[in-house]
Amino acid sequence: MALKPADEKICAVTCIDPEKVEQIKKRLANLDVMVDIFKAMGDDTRFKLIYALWHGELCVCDLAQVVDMTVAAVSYHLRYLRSLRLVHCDKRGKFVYYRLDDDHIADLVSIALAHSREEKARKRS
Amino acid sequence: MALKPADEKICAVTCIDPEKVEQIKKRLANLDVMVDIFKAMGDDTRFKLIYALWHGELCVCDLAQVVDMTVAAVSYHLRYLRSLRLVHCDKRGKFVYYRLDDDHIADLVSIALAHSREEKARKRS
DNA sequence: ATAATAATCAAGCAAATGTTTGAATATTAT
DNA sequence: ATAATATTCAAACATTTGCTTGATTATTAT
Repeated sequence: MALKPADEKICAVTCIDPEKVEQIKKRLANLDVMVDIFKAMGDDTRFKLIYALWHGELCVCDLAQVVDMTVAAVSYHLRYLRSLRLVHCDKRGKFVYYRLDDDHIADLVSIALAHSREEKARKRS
Repeated sequence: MALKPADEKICAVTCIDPEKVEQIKKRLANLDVMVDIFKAMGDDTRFKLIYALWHGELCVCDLAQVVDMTVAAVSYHLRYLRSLRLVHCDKRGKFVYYRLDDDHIADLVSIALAHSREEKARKRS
């Protein structure tokens, strides 16, 4: 579909390095999985849950206590994290126990923790 | 402030391992910096920007081309990322060039990339 | 069986957040 | 100076998203 002159003008945004831009645009596909992970970890409640599970396995009611929130709210977030395979659960009797599903997740927490500590040190000085 | 019997009943949520919960709750302070990083990286547009800058320095108009978005929208997100020190900019002439500000950010991208590739491989099998 | 408890689910509400739009600032070119 | 370009900014709008509430399922205990 050919563009009218007027549209061409509007779309003709300036671009310093068109080749570089094209090259990077090609690499910009399938980032969804990565974005989803960060989105999942970028919520206060969910990160608390992940950080808690980073220390070891916990059941839903204990997690609710840890984050000071309704069991329903926690369950909502755990389902979210489960759907992305960030956490894994197994039921034993009445209780459902959760833990981190992947070493990469633990690694992300570790790096973020290192960054956080350096930021704090920087602010102090 | 003392609780009425009725409230006490409501608040008396079950808890499997109260000691463990208390122990973890103590470690749950000052997670803000970490959450902010993940929140920043957990948006489609912002992650694209970060991923683009992961490959090297770029100016605003080129970034806008890369993510197929208004310069204004890109500028909005760059300010966001700047405020958290995820990116750093310097102005040369008319142009403002951006790049990642911290090695930790590049590391987070690397790990997420590794995770993403493994997930894809898993789905194929 | 009946009651009690753990967890999930679905609908609705409230708050947070990303994008658009148009204007403002700053630098370069004529 | 004046015009053109790169970037930022602020207000308004639309969407997304997290939490509450009440009901449902599943397991254990009596």
